[in-house]
Amino acid sequence: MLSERRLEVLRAIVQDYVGTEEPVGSKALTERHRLGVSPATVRNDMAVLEDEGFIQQPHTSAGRIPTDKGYRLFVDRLAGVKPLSPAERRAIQNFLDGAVDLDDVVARTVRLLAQLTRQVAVVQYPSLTRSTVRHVELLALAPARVMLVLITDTGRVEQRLVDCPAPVGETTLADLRARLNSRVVGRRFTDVPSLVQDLPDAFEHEDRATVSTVLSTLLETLVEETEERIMLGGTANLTRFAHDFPLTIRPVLEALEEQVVLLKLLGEAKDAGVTVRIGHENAHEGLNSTSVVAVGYGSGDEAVARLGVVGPTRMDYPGTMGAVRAVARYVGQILAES
Amino acid sequence: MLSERRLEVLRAIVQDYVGTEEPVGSKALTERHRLGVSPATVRNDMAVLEDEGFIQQPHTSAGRIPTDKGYRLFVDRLAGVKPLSPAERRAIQNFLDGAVDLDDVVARTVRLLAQLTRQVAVVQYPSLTRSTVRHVELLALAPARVMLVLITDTGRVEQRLVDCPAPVGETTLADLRARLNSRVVGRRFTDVPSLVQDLPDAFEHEDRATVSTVLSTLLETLVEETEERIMLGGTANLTRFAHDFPLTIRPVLEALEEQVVLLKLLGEAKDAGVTVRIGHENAHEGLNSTSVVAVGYGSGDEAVARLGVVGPTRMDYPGTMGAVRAVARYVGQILAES
DNA sequence: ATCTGGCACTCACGCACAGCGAGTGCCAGG
DNA sequence: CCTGGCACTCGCTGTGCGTGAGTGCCAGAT
Repeated sequence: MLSERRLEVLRAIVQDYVGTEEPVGSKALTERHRLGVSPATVRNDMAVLEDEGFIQQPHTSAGRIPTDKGYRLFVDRLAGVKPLSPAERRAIQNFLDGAVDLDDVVARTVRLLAQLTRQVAVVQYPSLTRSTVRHVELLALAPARVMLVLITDTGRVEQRLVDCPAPVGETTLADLRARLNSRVVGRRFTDVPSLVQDLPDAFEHEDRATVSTVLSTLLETLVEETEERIMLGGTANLTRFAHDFPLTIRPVLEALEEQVVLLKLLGEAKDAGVTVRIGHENAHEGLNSTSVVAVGYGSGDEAVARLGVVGPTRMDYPGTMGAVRAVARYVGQILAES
Repeated sequence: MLSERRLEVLRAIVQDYVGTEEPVGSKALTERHRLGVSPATVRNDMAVLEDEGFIQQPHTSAGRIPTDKGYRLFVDRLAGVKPLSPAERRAIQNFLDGAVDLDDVVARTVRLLAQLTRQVAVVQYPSLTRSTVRHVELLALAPARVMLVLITDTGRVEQRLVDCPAPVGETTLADLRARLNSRVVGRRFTDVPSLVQDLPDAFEHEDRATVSTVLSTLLETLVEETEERIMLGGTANLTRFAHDFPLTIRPVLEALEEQVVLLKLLGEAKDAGVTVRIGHENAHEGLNSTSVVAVGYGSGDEAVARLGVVGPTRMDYPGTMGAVRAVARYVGQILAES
């Protein structure tokens, strides 16, 4: 077990390192923090902390830097979440209030998060499977071609082209549209399959194949792979700390361009509260020297998607967590209003 | 006027420099190209080319590298557009054919372009103002709240929330929807304002305010600022040549994150054919050492938007131009089918 | 037990310096 | 107008050394 003072030393190391980006030595520590002990004592504590794996030396005769494990301890026990200033809160609100549509909300959120945290921001679009249906529209483009438009309560719109096996009349289409909507509007997407299952039965034999085709396209839309979308921003912030990691910025950028990786990154957490994944805790190799701070957001109690930032492990965790949490809260409000 | 051989020397310099990324000297040139003259002669030619501003020396006693003006001449007079191989064409087609919707088409196009050119890809969504209306949908969300959904022939969907001055009945809404669609479907967006101008007159006095509100929201959607959207990809490719420009990658990334800058970048050209803007020809400062290769695409003859790539001025112009042109062509086909 | 001051040691960093080699400009002769 | 020769430039690389921040350890103080 680590004594109180040793934890204090670790906290000081993390704070100084985050601030200066340079390995911190025992002397500098005692000068900048009121630890009430001499450098020699701090050196002993450091030796212990190093044995335990919380800090490390880049080379002999250099100061110490925190390890992933050290940051983990810092985040879990030594630091809280730093609330934003009222001015920042107002700025967030103002910035998000101007959004005209879901794409706009997401785009603005990304920019906002990137600015606020000065890091790379990632925002997931509201998941279809966790939303409810607002409306389903069917448009005849050609005799045997229908466009299916799906609108969710979170403002998301999906469209699919359906090639029907036979021409479909306007009245049939209207009928299908009406029946479909009366069944699914206001229901959760996960319930949709069971709700529409027997729908073809209500139609004349000749239309059943068409109805089935439309329905199966509808169900395909909900398949995981395609239904998840993500927006990314603030990648220029990567260059802020690129001088330390000239080799590392490449794989990071590459990882960030892989939707799948990003989704996993955001998704790998329980719903409650801000999640922090530090360095090697991230499965993806290219992100081994980055941390991810993420949180769910939603119009109600339940999260419909997640958002967060990706930055160097050496980041201001309390501040970042505060910003991420605050932004998520406001985005939730905006979604609830629309 | 430059003699034929001098142009040949310039071409050789550009090709070698693009290939090796190193300043090219007179000796290396004669060894790698059959110019039929000695290094000394080439040196004289180089001196002339330098006087004319087509090439320059990074430092005394180094080889030459092309200037922006040199690349310009190369692109305009010395190089053609390199067609893609059949295999590449097939790959493009296969890759794009799997797209399920417009977002997907754009996303795939970006990835494709980035891979093909190994540079940063930029794709503009089909412009609303150059598309035609496929359908307008009105949904009652609450008594005095309507959702307006706009669908274009290029598959783009825009939605806006409308807060009405008074509650609006379902029949009124249906009436408006029908009248609106009968007037604007199949028409170009630019014509919409004049087509709907007198629409409120057809309604009872009590509904006119509401109808006007809906219509003005519709018209706002077409305003330049918000209607343009863009997708970006392959930024990781920037790091490929970052070792030359460690200072420059930052402003480039920053510029690329500014939608407005990007739009200007793509837009600054006439419609016909592939456009190349080299180095300082780009207005934006951060992009002074990059070139932009762009082209319009569309389902018919006319371009509905543009796409292209951003890369270092030292890029393979013929190959990049070929890839950009080919991709644009296929995207146009895909759009025409949907 | 725990802390402190002192001390010898390590090693990354910065700087000066020298040798190399690719590349140049110029000039005299073919 | 082209070519071979020649002296010169100058960026790059590698070496060597001094400096200083930082460490580990130990003996003595509290």
